[in-house]
Amino acid sequence: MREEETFVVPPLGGQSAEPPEGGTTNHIERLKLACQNAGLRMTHQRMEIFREVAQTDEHPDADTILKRVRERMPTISHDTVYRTLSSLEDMGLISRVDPVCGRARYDANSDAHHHFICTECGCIADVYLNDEIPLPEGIENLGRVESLHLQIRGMCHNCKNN
Amino acid sequence: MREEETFVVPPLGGQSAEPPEGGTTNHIERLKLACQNAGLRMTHQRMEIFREVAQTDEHPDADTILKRVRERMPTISHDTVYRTLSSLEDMGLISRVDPVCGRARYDANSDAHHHFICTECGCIADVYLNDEIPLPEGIENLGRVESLHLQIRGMCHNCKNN
DNA sequence: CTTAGTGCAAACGCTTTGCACTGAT
DNA sequence: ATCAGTGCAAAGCGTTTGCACTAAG
Repeated sequence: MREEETFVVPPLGGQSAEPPEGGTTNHIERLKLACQNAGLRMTHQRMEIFREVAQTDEHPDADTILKRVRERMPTISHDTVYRTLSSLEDMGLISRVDPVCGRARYDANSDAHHHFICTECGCIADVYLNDEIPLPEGIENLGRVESLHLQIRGMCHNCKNN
Repeated sequence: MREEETFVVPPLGGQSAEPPEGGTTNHIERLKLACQNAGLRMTHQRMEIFREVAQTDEHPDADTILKRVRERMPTISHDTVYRTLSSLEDMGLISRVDPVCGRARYDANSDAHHHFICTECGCIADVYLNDEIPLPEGIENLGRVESLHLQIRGMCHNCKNN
C-alpha cells in the first residue's frame, strides 16, 4: 500500500443515491450536538480532527489525519488523534473501515454505503447499492444481523493505467 | 474479542450450497501439489500448519494455530507460523479474513463464500449466498472488480443468550 | 473550581525481519 | 551438497495507556 493516496472518486454513471449530506459549516454544529449528548467537551482538537475526516472522501488513516491537522495545530499529538477518532466513532460521527491489509481508515459518511478498495494502492471509494444484498434465508440461525459491510476489491482506474 | 472461541456453525436452513470439499486426507496431497507448483519444499511445519487451518471452520488466528500445532510439534516458533500462513496464502490454499477489529484470521475454505462475524466474541461463520450481490452499473468506472467480500456483522447465537 | 482532555513517553500486541543452523531436495 | 526453511531474538509498526499538566464547563 502506498502512503499518500489522493484518490478522487470518479463520476459513477447512474449508480448511486447521493448522500443527503449538508454543507461544510454544519460539521461543527453536528459535533457540538453530539458532544453535548455524550457529555463530552468540545475541544479545538476534536473540532480539527472531525473537520479533517468530514471534509474528505479519501478515508484517511490516523497518521494522515495527524499530519493534516498538524498544519494548523502543530502541537497536537498522535495519541490525541487516536483517542479522538475513537470517541468520534463512539458518538457515531465517523466509522472505521477495516482495510484490505494495514492500518485502519476513517469515514465520516454516515449513509448506508459500501466500499471499493484497490488492492494495489489501498485507495477506498464509496459505493452505493441500488438493490439490497440478498442474504440467505437461514441467516438468523447464526445470530442477529446488525450491519452489512461489502468490500469490493479490485484494481482502481489509476493503478490499472500505471 | 474473547480469546478462544469454539464457535460451531449452527445448521442453516436451506441456506447454503455446501462446499464440494473432499475428505481430510487429501489436504496433504493438495499441499504437496501446491508446493511443487510453487517450487517450495514440503516441510513438517507447513504440513501441520495447513492441516490445522484446513481441519476447522473456526477461522483461527495465528496464535491459536501456533498453540494447536505446538501440541504435536513443541519446538515450532511463532514466526514460522506467520511465514507459513503467508506462503499458504500466496499459494492460494488459505485466505486471510480481515477481522472486525483485531488480529487476522485464516480460512482454508476456498469456495466462494462470505462471513458472519460476531461483534461480541469475534467468532466467524461461513455464509453462502444463493443469489449474486447486485453491484451498481457504474462500478467499472472505479476500477476492475476482482472479488467481493461481504461481512455480515451482528451478534451470534451464543452471545445473544449470555 | 473541577475534572475531562491533552501531550509526552513509554508500553503494548501482532507481525515481520536478520542471522546462523537445519533439513528437504 | 545446496539452499530454502526454520528457530531464535530483536525490531517494526500501528495503536493504546499512565501520568501530570492544561483548559472547557
